Parts: sequence; structure tokens; C-alpha cells
Amino acid sequence: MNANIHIVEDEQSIVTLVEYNLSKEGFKVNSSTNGEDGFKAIKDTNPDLVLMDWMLPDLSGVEICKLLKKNEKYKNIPIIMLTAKGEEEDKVKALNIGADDYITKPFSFPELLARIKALLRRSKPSVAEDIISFGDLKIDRITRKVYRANKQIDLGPTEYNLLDFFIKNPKRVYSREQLLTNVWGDNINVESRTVDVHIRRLRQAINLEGTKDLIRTVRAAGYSLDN
Amino acid sequence: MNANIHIVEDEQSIVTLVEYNLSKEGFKVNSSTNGEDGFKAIKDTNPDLVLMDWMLPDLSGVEICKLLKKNEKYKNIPIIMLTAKGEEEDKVKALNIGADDYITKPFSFPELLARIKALLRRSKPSVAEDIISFGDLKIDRITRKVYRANKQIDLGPTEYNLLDFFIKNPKRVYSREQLLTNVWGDNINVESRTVDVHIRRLRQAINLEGTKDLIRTVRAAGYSLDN
DNA sequence: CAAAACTGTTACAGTTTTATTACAAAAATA
DNA sequence: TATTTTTGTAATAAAACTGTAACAGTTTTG
Repeated sequence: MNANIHIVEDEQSIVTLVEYNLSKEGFKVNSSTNGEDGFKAIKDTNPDLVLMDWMLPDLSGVEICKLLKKNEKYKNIPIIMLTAKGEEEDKVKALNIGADDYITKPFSFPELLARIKALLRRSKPSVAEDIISFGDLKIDRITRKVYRANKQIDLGPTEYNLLDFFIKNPKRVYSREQLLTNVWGDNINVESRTVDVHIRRLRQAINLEGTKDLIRTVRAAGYSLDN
Repeated sequence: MNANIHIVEDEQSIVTLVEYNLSKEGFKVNSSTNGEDGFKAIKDTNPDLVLMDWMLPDLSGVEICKLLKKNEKYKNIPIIMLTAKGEEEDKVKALNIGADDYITKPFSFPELLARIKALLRRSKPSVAEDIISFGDLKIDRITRKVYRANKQIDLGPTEYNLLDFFIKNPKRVYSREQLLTNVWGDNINVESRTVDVHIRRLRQAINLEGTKDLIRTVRAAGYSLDN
């Protein structure tokens, strides 16, 4: 498991708890504490799954859910709604507005985890799977080994994370900023040009003599794993 | 034998008895006295085998069994159902809902043990076996002796446990935290750096002059038994 | 075509992570 | 209880990795 999860929740205690536990499970977690920021961050970072409070300051979780599900580009991001009241009625409503699952507070972490995993397995096998391939490039998250044309490749931690991120959404172009937040983490302070250097290192490691560069540079936009 | 077994049973006398005897056999045993807790604990600790009462307060054993067998992640955990009545009909029912074996109370401990071993041998050879190898490294759980290239090696208790854990999932990378909780135990207070020292001791003991290090360091991730 | 904007590459200093060692305290054993 | 073994930690050394800056090269724009 190596998915990016975005939490939109104004109760700091829940954010802290969930963030801590999900990180321990190997997820990359980002969070926002209000609807406005949350919506922006989701569009920006394209998480693999969203955990969202039902009620939120300003833009409500319900609204965001509707907006996302209406948008072709984001409609496939699974959304789990969190709510304080355990009314059946709300559950129906949640599913109606397009949420993929629904969990009532207080919830146990294992329960949340089970639901997250189930959703991910369904919606994004490439994120949930332990072994992913792209062409003759293979990455094994259990052994943390990377192969190109069946030959093992050594990657440093950052290059490994970068590749792991790229391979979840091949061909998609990510800006340096998106790569920084998704691979490096949220409130980190790193020059965006630093991405270039790691891209170079990754290229050097995964590209084979005489074959096409697996990483495509998109001028003024960013990079993508492509062929 | 070195498997984790979880018991879900509300009769304390049975729990105590079975727990005591299984521990003596080398199993790690945990137990819950009601269905709710049991289900949670099983999902949480992912035991190698479950021993479950047919009738339970709140969530019944039958229900838990069904739930587990429906879940991709837990469906392979072997389940032995315990029941007071020895009716053939129940046996059929048990097997129908996915239980792997069925034993009626009162039962003799040797009988239970035989069934447990049989199931484990079938489902998880690496856990059930008394002698496990990885390459020319061999570990005998009965005599608690370790061999490399047929020559016996002396290991301290912690190094032995570490190796025993590694060898169950060779090549898999474990973080220091995972190693601490799995080898040292759950609520223990040990510096994660201490793992490094024991890794060194283990390396020193099992590695042969002039051969590749059997333990792989994965920077920013942990260690694995590899070659 | 020149200027501007953007990307590629390199080297290196600084940082982080891991390895190794020695040692005192704790635990097991005789 | 004395002796031996094992343990965890802290300190230091070594190795690996990272980020930046500088400059070269390339592409786009005016």
C-alpha cells in the first residue's frame, strides 16, 4: 500500500490520529481543515482517495463531493464521508451524492483502514497492488526492488519514491510542485528545480542504452512517465 | 511451531486451558471473549489460525467466519470452529460457511493440536514447519539451532528471534518499527537504532567469509533477509 | 536573429542514515 | 552469590544521499 490520501476535516484531533496511523501503514497523507482549501488541494495533488468530513466550515463536504463527482477528471477518486451522526438516512444521502463509502464517528482505526483498503483495491489496483509494472519496468513494494527488463536496478530513496509515484499514474504529467508535495511531502522546503536533478538521477538509473527515455519532459508543465 | 493463534471463546476455562497448552507448544496465543472484539483483533493482528466458538455473545462465530471468508485479505486464515453439540448437521453447516475444520467440546488437547498442525501445514508451511531454510541457512525450531552451510551457528536469543522472523518472509523489507513490534513485542520501549546493533550481530553470526551479506539494508526503509 | 525562458548536467558541501565499537546494566546460569 | 551471557545505548566513524548553485544547452518568443 502506498497511496496518497487526502483528509478534509476540521477536527484537529481526528486529523492527527488518522494521519499518524495511516502514515504508519505506508500511506502518504495530506490534510486540509476547511472545504475551500480541501477542494483546491484535491484538484492539485490528485490523491488516490479522499477522506472527508460531512460538515465543514465554508464549503461543505457534501458540496465538494458533488463537485468532484461532476468533474470528469476527478470523479474516479474514491471518497469516504465521515460523519458524527449514524443515521441511515445520511448514509443513503451520502451514497446518492456520489460518495463511495460512509463511516460514522467515532470509528475504530482498523475499520477505517479496512474500508480504505477495500476501496483502493477496487478503484486503483495500481495503488493497492504490491507489484506494479509499466512496460518492462517493474517495482516490487514488498522487497522494494526495481527491475528494468528483468534486471534489478538500484535506486536511492527519493528516486524510488518518485518512480513509485509516477508509476501509479503513467503518462500523466506532474508539475514540479505536484511532485514535491506528493513525493517529498507537504510542508517541506525544497527548491522546485531540485526535482530536475532527481529526475535526471532516475533517468540515469532506469533508462537503457539505446532505448527511448522513459521520462518525458513537458516544457512549462513538468514530467511524466511515458514511452 | 511458531504460529500466531487467536482464540475467540467466552468460556474462560477453555481459553485458559488451550492458551496454556498451546503456548507450551511454542505458539503465540491471543484471545478474545466476545465476537466484536474477536473480529477486530483478528483483522488487527492477522493471526496464522483462528480457533472460534460457534456461539458467542453479540457477533456469533458463524458471522465472523462468514465475514472473514468474504474478505480477500483474511479468507486464507484457517478457522477451526468449536462447538458444544456434536451434531453432524452443524459440521456440514460449519464447513459450508467456510470454516476449515470443526471440533466438538469437550475435546482432548492432543486432538486439537493435531488438527491445528494439520491445518497450518496445509496453509502456511513456513509457519508450521519446524525446520525452515533459506538458501544454505537452516533454522530448527525444535532444537533452536541454526546452521549455515551445514555448520552450526551460535545466536543470542534476540538474534535468533530476528532471524526466525525474517525467514518467514524472506526478501521482504521490514522497517525498524516493524521489527521491534514483531520481534521484541508490542509495548516495549526500545530505541529503533538498537535494531541496527542486533542486525550487525546477526550478520556477524550468519555471514560467511567471502560470501554476500544475507541481510540487505534498504536505506530509508529497513532490512530484509535476501541474497 | 537575439533575447528570454526553460531544462539538462555537473560538482560539491552539507545532511542524513547506517555501521561499528565499547561499555555499563540487566538477566541468566552455574 | 559469582560468573557469564546478553542487552540496550551512546558515541563516533563511514557511507550514502540530498539540495543547491552555476553554467551549458535547448526551445520559444518577440
